[in-house]
Amino acid sequence: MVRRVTQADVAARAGVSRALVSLVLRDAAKVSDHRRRVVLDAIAELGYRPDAAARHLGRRTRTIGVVVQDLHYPFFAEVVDGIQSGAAEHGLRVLINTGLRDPDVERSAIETFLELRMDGVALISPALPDERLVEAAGVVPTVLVGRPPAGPGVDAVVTDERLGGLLATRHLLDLGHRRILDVTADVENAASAGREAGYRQALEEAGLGDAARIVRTGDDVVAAAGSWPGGARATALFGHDDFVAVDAWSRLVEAGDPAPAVVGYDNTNFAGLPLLSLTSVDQPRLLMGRTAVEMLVERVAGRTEPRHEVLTPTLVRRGSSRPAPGS
Amino acid sequence: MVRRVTQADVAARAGVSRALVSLVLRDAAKVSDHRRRVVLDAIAELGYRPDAAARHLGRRTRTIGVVVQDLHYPFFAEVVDGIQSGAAEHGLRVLINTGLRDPDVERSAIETFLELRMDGVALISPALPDERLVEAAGVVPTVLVGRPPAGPGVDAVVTDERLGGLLATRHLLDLGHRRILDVTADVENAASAGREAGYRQALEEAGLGDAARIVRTGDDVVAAAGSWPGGARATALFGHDDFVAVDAWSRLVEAGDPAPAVVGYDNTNFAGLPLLSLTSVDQPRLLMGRTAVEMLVERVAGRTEPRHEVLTPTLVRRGSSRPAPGS
DNA sequence: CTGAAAGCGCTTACAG
DNA sequence: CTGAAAGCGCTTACAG
Repeated sequence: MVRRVTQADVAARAGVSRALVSLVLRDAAKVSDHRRRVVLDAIAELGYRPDAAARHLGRRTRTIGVVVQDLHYPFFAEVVDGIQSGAAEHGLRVLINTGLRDPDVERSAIETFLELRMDGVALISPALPDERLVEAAGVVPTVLVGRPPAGPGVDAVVTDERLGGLLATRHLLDLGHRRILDVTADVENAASAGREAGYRQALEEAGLGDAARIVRTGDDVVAAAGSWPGGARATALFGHDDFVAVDAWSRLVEAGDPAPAVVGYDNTNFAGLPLLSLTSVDQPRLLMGRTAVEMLVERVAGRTEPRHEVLTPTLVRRGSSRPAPGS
Repeated sequence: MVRRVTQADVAARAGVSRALVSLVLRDAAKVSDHRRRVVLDAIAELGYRPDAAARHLGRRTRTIGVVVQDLHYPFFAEVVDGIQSGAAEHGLRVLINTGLRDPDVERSAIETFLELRMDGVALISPALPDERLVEAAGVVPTVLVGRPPAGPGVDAVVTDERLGGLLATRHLLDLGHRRILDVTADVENAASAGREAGYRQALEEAGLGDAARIVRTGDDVVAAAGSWPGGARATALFGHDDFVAVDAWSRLVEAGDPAPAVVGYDNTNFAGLPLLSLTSVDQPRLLMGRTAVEMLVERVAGRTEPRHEVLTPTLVRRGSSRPAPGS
């Protein structure tokens, strides 16, 4: 591949000093127009581009690292969008890595960012235990998105998961449903626990505490849907996320149940497809991403008190908000 | 944030030379067990981690950069999975950036990777014009995924898009359909052109060349579905990708058409949801990603002849393979 | 503006 | 194994 071209090559080509080239590259202010032209021409002719590693050696990299749990679920992509836009406003670059839902991979993704001396690291729904996250936060400003703070040095931006579960379940109750199945995640975490708590709370408020039924998405959802007294079956579903919700809905229909009312979570792009038209709890993902960047920027600027932002979810109603049979 | 800890700190703590620390960090072979322990203990106590920038200054970074057009569409995520797994086998790191479907953003994502001196760059369905891609390939080994080679110096791994269109359309013909609407992408590119060509070819083979109808997903799909002689309406859809397919399907049903037969493209995770059960053309994404890594590795090793790999798509049949009414 | 120099944190080769 | 040194490609401060 073409030989390396360095600042020295540019200086030689332009017939100026190495220092001048460096000046043109940033402080362009105090350089004469003529000199600048000469240098910029040489840069263009040689196709020179600064070596980021050399430039930042021992300094700020002005780059933040984002570790995404999983690239397959569009919700995460939108949080990343928010991070990108926030970063752009602050003149920061963003580099992304994935955890592949595997703590070991996630750990090495974080490690990579630490070795690259990112100015800050945003972890979207990380799977690692708190100790690991606190450890990272001891080395670099760290913010968690979608997971509560792991310790005093760790910032976090989350939404009120309990409220989300509450909104979803109350909505289904308002539609007249009394047998609402909560299909939760396979792996219990703070988010799923919050959503479940909201679900239970809504039922209790309605005097239906006994009617709570929670099943994991990997378990037998069809059987769980028939676990009310006398084998009565669920008429509504609340899913841990949109994918889980649609999957459970599909399985019930396949098993011969009439179409249930369904509420998902995350309001992802496919929830809006008319064919599904899935009611869903919306988290302000863009804002979550942007807030995460703010937090990192503040940390870099010296803030040491922890910050924990709890944003508010909203319910987006669509066609899957079917009233209970007979109501 | 905690002061920087360098190799010198580790050496001091362990009471050895800086060079020894460096040796322990890689060539661990010719270091006595005792010394190694002492050094490793010091590293652990100080929480030292090498500075990737310093380590690679002027050398190979052993990292490849991946620019993903868009993080929201799961197909891309699976290509990235393939890249990750291929990279892992070669001891390479992967860094990801997104183009956000905006050529300017894509350009700066590539620029970032060039400045970071990645050993190679993989561009997944890039939107930039060929010149820009050829330019990048002049600086760093570059491979395109899902887009044909932009020039002699650029490698590429694609699937046979025409064959994909052919498989999809023949399948619908076999089901008895005669009015098959091709819903294509809003932005014409090599992939969409290939799929359309396959669609047309299949119809011509069946002596139905005149029945070809192509509409862009952003246009009025419902109207286009009624554009056969006498206002006869489409009974089947072939979509540019799964999302496009489901969207068009939804719109027809909403407009009062009976459920059409539908074939999507990419066999993404939501195609398998029982509720959609979408027949789809599958591209071997993992293999595509792994092949891309192979190509980069070969380039780094000195290959200069271009390589262009064309992989074979397959059709995955599901419930949306509905027979034509009356057949 | 130039030129010489130090420093960022590492690797590598070499004499001892 | 140590120690001194050069080099990777840049930035920064300084004397002229």
